[in-house]
Amino acid sequence: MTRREELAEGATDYALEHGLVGLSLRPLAESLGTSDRMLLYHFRDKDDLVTTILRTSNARSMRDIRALPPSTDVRTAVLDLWRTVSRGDQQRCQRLYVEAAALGLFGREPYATEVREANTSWMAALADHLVGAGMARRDSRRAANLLDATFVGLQMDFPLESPARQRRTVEDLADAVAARWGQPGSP
Amino acid sequence: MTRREELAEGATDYALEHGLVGLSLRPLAESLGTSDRMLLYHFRDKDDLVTTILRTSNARSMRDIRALPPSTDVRTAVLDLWRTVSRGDQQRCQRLYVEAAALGLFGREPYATEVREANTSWMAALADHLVGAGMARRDSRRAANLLDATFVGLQMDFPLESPARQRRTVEDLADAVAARWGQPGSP
DNA sequence: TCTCAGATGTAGCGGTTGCTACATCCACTA
DNA sequence: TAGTGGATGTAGCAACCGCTACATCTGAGA
Repeated sequence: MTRREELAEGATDYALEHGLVGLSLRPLAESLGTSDRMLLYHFRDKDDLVTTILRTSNARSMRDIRALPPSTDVRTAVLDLWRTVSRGDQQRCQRLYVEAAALGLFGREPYATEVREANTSWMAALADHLVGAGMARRDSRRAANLLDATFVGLQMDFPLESPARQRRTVEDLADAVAARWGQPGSP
Repeated sequence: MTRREELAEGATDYALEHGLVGLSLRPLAESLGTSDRMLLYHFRDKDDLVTTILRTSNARSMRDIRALPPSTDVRTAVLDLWRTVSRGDQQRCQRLYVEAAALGLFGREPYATEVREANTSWMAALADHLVGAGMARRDSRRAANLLDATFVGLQMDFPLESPARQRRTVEDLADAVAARWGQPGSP
């Protein structure tokens, strides 16, 4: 592993821990046992570093979701997906995503296309898991969109709300999705 | 209207336009025809100003959602709510909310309680509208939670995606909600 | 008309930011 | 052994940040 890759991994850990908004080169470098000078030696500029962090974090996230074993039915699949997505690591990755959006990065290159691709493969992973649980292929795309949106919203809204309400909302979502797309061939 | 209130309104406009993340006193003051010196005269410090901006923006948002005329049925209610929520003003207000979350404000006072209260009354407004469209009171709370989460997620995810996919997702949500909680007394 | 408190302008402080110029060190090759 | 190119340390620049000390102005009440 090259020095640049080492630094990228460490910087990603740091960003997942401390967030992306106030990210500053000097404290980050110190935590990595190097200097801001060296960060800007291995990465063209801060933008290059942040892009790399986002890419690294997203790669980890995809690995996690793909590692999820198949679910027995659609309702269970939704609950399993949520359990995976709301785990600590994934949650922090999601937070990075939100912060990047808040920073307005997604409107500018090279973030825009990067994120678009990441989102596409993420949606495909969700859809694949639903198909593995018995959902029709053609339904799984739409269901994945709904699931993803709701998951994102849940993680935004409820960090300080009651976990019980959060759980109930997820169950309602699972029921609704299962009712609508549970058996292949349903309307 | 006191000078402080005038500045609060102007600052809220500015924040809705330019975002909250890079918000800096000097450019803001210049845009308002005053100086950073005066902003910090009328507001204790930047935190005080940002809190006021958030409160002002939220008040406007509540006014809009409460002004929505009743919908004929639950499915239509979801679509109507989405149309309101995804309008430009509301969308910008939502963006402020996201940025505040990304800045980590919601974990600290006085933002935390402020936001909790805002969220409660927001959820009540959504639920009231659903009840007005024929949903049972006891269902409306849960439905409002699901709706709110999905709306938030949709606005996060799809600013750069195809509007068609966004519309389809909202319709799927409306169908699912109507199927599950459409008629009073359903399971 | 004098006074005094609130409003405003000027100037700047101490700190942090991303980034860079420059010198140095080290390992390897001719 | 001389040299060469990549890696690293030192120091600092110019810009910006929130915030403040201090002087000034203005307008209402005594």
